[in-house]
Amino acid sequence: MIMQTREERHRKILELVADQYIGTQTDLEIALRKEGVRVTQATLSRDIRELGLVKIASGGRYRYASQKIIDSSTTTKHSMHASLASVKRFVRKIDWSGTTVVIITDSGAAAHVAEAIDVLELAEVLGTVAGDNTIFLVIQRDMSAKKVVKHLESLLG
Amino acid sequence: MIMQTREERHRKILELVADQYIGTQTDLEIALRKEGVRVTQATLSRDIRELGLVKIASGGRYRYASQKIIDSSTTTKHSMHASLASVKRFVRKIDWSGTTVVIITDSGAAAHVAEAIDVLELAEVLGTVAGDNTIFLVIQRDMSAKKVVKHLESLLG
DNA sequence: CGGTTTTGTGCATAATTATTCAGGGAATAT
DNA sequence: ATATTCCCTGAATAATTATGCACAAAACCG
Repeated sequence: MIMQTREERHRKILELVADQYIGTQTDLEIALRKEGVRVTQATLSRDIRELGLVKIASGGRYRYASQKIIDSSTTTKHSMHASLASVKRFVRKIDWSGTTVVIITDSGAAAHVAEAIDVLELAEVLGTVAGDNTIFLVIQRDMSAKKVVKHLESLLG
Repeated sequence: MIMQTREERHRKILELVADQYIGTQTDLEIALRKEGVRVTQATLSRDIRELGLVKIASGGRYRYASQKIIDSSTTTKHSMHASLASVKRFVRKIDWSGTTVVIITDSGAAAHVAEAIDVLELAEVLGTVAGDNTIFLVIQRDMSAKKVVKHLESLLG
């Protein structure tokens, strides 16, 4: 089975929905085909779920978009999230200030990455909020945000 | 035409999706019926579009959620607010770190709880961000987040 | 007032999306 | 190598959502 790698496809999907008006999964299928990626609607339905994209009314029409905000707390129990290793490719930068860790990701990928971090259930992390390409982790007050950064960096390889 | 006003229905829809796990429009139809509101799926499809709700993967399943983030910085434009007492049951945990207060709520309830807090117009609070189950309150830099936590806790009983 | 427009809704159905099932390929174990 | 397992995918289809149409109620207007 010839696969352009699923990773690459996911990246392209995030780019495409950020860039152009993708109203249906078939639209996305066509847009991807122009990029040299050929998959069926069924696969895109799965991709969209995994990337956490949403279809939303925009100007009277519908379009796919990356969630503006998703959040997660360390109390979240839901299973079936992407692993950190699998989202590593989206992470551009990690830094911290005070008790907040800031993670910069590729555009549109923050929600996805945040979920992967959330699943780690790091004890030092009080909560997480992700926007489009930025994630905030708030760290427990007597803990070292720097240490959390180190830890995340090691997990990311 | 029997209706308790469209507006009231919209309000109930927001409550329901924040409160419980609504996976399909038919789920919503049923939930509304229990509240004494009877409409068809077609109408709910229209309502959902107008309210800007989105269907998103959450824990391997789908659910409807509000896409809007409540980014209140006392810019409260919503008219109907729940009182703190009435949202108390959604609050799971309150903690703080640095100048940020983190509130964890039941899944989907963060926006509602945030609104209730917002209405208080606490002077120390610079702004609020709410996702699905996490709220961040950013406190003025020389103020005590701890004190705000205490205050909230006392208000919550 | 009577006529016109606007709005909101259900019904039926089209359009879209999610999932089941089967199979292929890669990785791992025997 | 062969078998086993796991992951990914397409095809077909089930499930869900969006919408064209018709109509009734409300709002607007002369």
